[in-house]
Parts: sequence; structure tokens; C-alpha cells
Amino acid sequence: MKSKKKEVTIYDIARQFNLSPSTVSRALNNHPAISDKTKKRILAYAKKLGYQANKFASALSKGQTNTIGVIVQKLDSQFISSALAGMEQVAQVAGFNMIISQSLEMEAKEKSNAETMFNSRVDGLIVSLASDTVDLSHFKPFIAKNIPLIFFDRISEDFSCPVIVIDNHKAGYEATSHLINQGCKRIVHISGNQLRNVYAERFSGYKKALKKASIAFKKELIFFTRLDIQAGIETAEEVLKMKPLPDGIFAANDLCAVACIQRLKKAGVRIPEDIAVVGFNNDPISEFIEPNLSTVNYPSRLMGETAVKMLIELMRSKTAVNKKSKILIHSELIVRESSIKKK
Amino acid sequence: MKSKKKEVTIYDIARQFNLSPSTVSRALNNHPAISDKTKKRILAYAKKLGYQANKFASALSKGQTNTIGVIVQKLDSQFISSALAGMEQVAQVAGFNMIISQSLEMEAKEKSNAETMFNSRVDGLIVSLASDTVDLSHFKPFIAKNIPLIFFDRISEDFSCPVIVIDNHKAGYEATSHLINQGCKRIVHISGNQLRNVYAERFSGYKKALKKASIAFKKELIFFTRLDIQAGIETAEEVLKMKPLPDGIFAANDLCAVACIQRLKKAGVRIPEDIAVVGFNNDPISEFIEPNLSTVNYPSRLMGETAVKMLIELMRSKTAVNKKSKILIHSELIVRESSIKKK
DNA sequence: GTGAAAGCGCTAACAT
DNA sequence: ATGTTAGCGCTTTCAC
Repeated sequence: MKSKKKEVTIYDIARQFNLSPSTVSRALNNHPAISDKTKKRILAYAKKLGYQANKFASALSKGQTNTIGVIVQKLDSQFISSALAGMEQVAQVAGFNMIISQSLEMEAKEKSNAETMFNSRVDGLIVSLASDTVDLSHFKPFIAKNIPLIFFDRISEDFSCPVIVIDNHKAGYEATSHLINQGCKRIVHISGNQLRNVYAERFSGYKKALKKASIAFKKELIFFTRLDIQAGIETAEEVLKMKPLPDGIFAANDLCAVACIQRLKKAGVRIPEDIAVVGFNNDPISEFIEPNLSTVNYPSRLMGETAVKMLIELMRSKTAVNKKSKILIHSELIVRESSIKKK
Repeated sequence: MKSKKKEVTIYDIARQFNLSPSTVSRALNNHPAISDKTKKRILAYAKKLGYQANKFASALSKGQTNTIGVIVQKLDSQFISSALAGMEQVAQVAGFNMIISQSLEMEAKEKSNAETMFNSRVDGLIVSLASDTVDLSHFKPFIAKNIPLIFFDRISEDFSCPVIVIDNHKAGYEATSHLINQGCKRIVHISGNQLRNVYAERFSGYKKALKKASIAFKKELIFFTRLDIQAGIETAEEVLKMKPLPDGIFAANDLCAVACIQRLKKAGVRIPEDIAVVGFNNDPISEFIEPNLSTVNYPSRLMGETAVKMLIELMRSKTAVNKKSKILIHSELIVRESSIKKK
């Protein structure tokens, strides 16, 4: 069933000037072989008629779609939405559409998303992995078909494709070292699924910092959680049972840190005097909680922009597609009140 | 230029079984006229070959794209990202792709987004308006072409299309009345661009509440702002200059309210004793600020889900396209510490 | 500089 | 229940 209203096509324009559709097509695409005069005539008339290029006909014919696919773990997170905002802006300027879908942290959904993206013939794909994804075979079709693929933030290095990350190990190391410098000796670490580089590396940074300071690693101080508000509350409750209380907490994201702080405060724990806390992400919330949360600043928007820029570059230079590069985005520890022990 | 790798098409499958492409097409689309046996054979073989339906060929042929367009003011807001999460989920289940773009609160960009969506032949469009959009002509092509259009949250009633909103007037009235009941007599209202229903109606609710309580409306207590963190801080600074200090603040969103509270506290103002505050949206942050922020709960995710459900319904029943309906989603005042004056 | 013609892969009357 | 056929609108060799 076609839509009732007839679309204006290149044939309509061709007829008007007694030209061939090919000429019109070329003119519309600014092909060098067409004379400026005909180009102008055609463009003007096309505009007058309200001609809209039919992307599907073009996609079908050219085998490319001008569409970028993005798969993220979830849309409603500060980090993700701001990365997406960056991506969308760059994509829009470059004339690409963006199809976005979320895995809701589930491998199965991520797989089905990837399949949809593949069927939609996206010209390139940007991915941040779900927390529990183990098998990555759903990305193979893209590789096989030479469709540029980029991982950002939650990456996999199994494919020879570019990745965009911060140095999570270093950030974890610095956050923990900072706590140690404040005199902390029993530091709780709240982490996420160790399948994901971001959490595994922040954890390894934590361990390295302890080691450097000759503080024994204690398994019972580590919590693997979903890093949401609920996890923050539950971890706080576990912490409250500990004797002696830990004197520091390094949480792998701000939301969880903030929820944890709130619960601890409710139990009468003083932050940072009793327990110093450092989060991760520099979400806006970190500046509103009391005390203000020390955290790692993490340029989400820039990462999104960079991802799309790279992807577009890859799409343009078909040759470099399989280049395995790693873009390291700068991050930094921001020290606020929540981690400064009064001497 | 086609991609090097030959795609598997329905012709390949047809050849295998000595069937016609149409039969294969029908089988793949689960057409009732095809026998179960052939369906099974075809499905199995298609799967084996790794067949991927070509959406562009299908779109070109059918004149529809299975794609929903969404234009929002910005991606990195709690409300929007959570509405999008809801939309995406419903869309995905129903087999639709979602193209998302942001206007960044600019009419010009909204226009260009709409044009892109139109060119992309989206089957339906969901919009939340930019704050400064006056002219709405960029949506006319959709109406003209009978493409379902839905506004949510920041709506326009200029078109005969469905809209999804909460009762902003009522919410504003309740928030303000609550402050009045707490004994407030000089209530500041921080609002946004009055072009947008959400802000204009919350404001009108505010005025109505004053009137009902026989409190004179004072222009100098009203601030029209961008409702971001900066606006919260600046408004707080204006408030601090007032003599006497107001005794209540009703802000049209939480982020702004929270920033305002923080600035006021820094100046020694006690919340709620000196100034009681109510926000709007029930962002997570409202439960982390101290004192916890009273606010209006606003089911963003549900609104997103509803929008897509309605849109899909409209797309299915071509007839009802122009039906002008208004879905009112329930909202409610949540009273927390920030607005309870000790008696 | 422009045209003719074939084809991208799928769908949907209309036939059988 | 399945086949025939004619597009959908655009691109792109290969001619001229």
C-alpha cells in the first residue's frame, strides 16, 4: 500500500525539463558532469515542488543507509544520556541518522538489538556493553561485512576495532590512593560486574593502590553489586554491621555512592570523619549531596562525540576499518568534602 | 556500489525450493495463505543461510519504514531519558526502530530535525517541543501526509493530534496550595518559558492557588528562567536580596529547586523553616538533597510508553489518525521535608 | 553533458 | 496455496 499522496520523484522533475532521471539524480547529488545551469534549474524546481529524496530507494540502490546504530545498556543514566547527546549532535551535523536501542543490561536483548541493527543495515555501530554479556558473537556479522564497529566505555578488545575509554585502572588507583593519603586503612570498594572492563579495572586500580601502600587486601571489603541506589543502601547496611567500621569507601559510581552515604548518615556515621567516600562519574548529584562527593570526572559527552567522529572517519576510509586503536580520554579525580579527613 | 559480500535474498531461497519469490516473501511474513509446511521449510532454510530481510527494499515497496521518529529538547535530562527508555522498550517489542534527535531547545534545530525525520519517512513522530518554538509549520508536512504525530509533555494543541500530558495546572495549584497550607504568604515561583504549556500551566496553577487563599499576586516574586542549575543559583541570589525574605519557593523543576536550595543554605537560610521549597519532577536527586525535596511525581517512563503505544495504534488504524485526544497522565504531590514548616 | 537501461530486494494485485 | 508481473525511486555503468 503506497501512501495516497503521490511523492514527488526525480521522474517528475525530469519530465518538466525533458531530461532523463539520471541527469536529475546527478544534479541533485552535485555530480561534476552536470552543467551548472541544469543543476540550478533542477535544484530550483525540486525545491519548488518540495521534493524529498527517498532515502530507501537510495539505500537500496547504493547499499548504504546514512544511519548510525547505537546500543547502550540503558538510556536513563546520566552518563549514557549525556554521551548520546554528544553523539547525536555530531551525527546530525554530519548528516547521519541515529538509531538507538538499549540492552537493559541483558545479553539476550543486546543480541537481539544487534540483529535489528544489522537488519537495518546501519552503516556503523557504536556499542557500550551490557553488564552480563559474555558471548560477543552477535557483533561478528558486522566485522564480516566490514561495517565499522566501535566500543565505548564498556568495551571489548576481542575485535580489532577501535575503542574509546578512560584509564579506569589509573582512575581507580588514584581514587584509592587519595583515600589512603587521607589516612584510610580499611577501604571498602563497591564494584560492578567484573566482566566489564570499567569495573574490573577500577577494582584492579584499587588493589594496586593498596599494595603500593602495603595495606593488605581484604576480600570482605569488596562488594560486587548492580551499582544502583538499592545497591548503595544495601551495601551501607552491610558496612554498618562491620566491626570495626571501615574508614573509607570507593564506589564505582556516584549514584551508588550517594545512596550509600545517605544510608550511613541516617545511621549516625559521619562522612568523611568516620568514613571517607569517593564515587565515580561526576554526576550532577555529586555536587548536591552533603558532604559534596569526591569523584572521578568522566567526560561522557566528549566520549560520545569522539565515538561518532571516529565512526564516520572509518566509514569514509573503508581501508582502515579493521585498525585496532584505543582512544584514551582524559579523566581526573575531583576532591570534594566527602573524602577529606580533618587532621 | 553494493557491498562486496552478496546478500542472501528471497530469490536465493526461492530458487532452492523451486518456489516463487512471492511465496517466500509471504512465508517470511507469516502470511496465512501459505501452508505451514512450506513456511517451516523456508524459515529453516532462511535461518541456515543467515538471511536478513532488507528493510529498505521493503520500505521502498511498502511505502512504510517501521521507524518511529522522536524529537526532544535534549537527551541529557532525567525526565527525557527516562521517557525515552520507556518509548524504546515499547517500540522494540512492537518491532519498530526509533530515530531520536534533540532540538537543544532551539526552534531552528527542531525544524531541521523535523525535516530530517520527514525525509527519513518515519511512520510516526513523537515530539516534545523546544522551549522557544513559536512557529509550528514544520509539523504540517506530517499532517498533510497523514503521518501520525503525537506531542508529549511539551505539547501544542494547534494540530488535531493526540497529546500526552499531566495536568500541569492542577499540579501547580496543589504544590502552591500546599505551601500556603504550611503558612507561606510570600511564595516565589521559578518558571520557564511561558510559550510552553508545562510552565505556563504550572504558573497559572500557582496564581489560582494564591487567589483562592486571597493572597495578592506579586509580579516581583516570579522568575522566568532556563530552569537549570545556573538559574537556580541566580534566582537564589535574587531571593537573598529581598526584604523581607520570601517564605516559600515553588520551582518548576527539581534540578533548579535543588540548586536554589543549596545556594540559599550556603547563605544561612534554613530550609524549610525560613523558606519552604517545592520542586517538580521527582528526579532521583530530590531524595538526596537535604532536606529532601517536596516535589510533583511525574511518570516519565509511563508517558513514553503510552506515547509509543498510542502512536502504534494510530499507525495501525489509519482512519483515526486525526483524532484529537488528550491523554492525561496522573501526577501527584510528594511532600518531603523541604516544605514542612514546624508549627 | 546527457540518456538508456538494468538492477537494488521486496511487495501486492491479479491470476491460476 | 502458489506464481506472474509490475512496480517502489534511485543509482550507475555504458553509450553517445
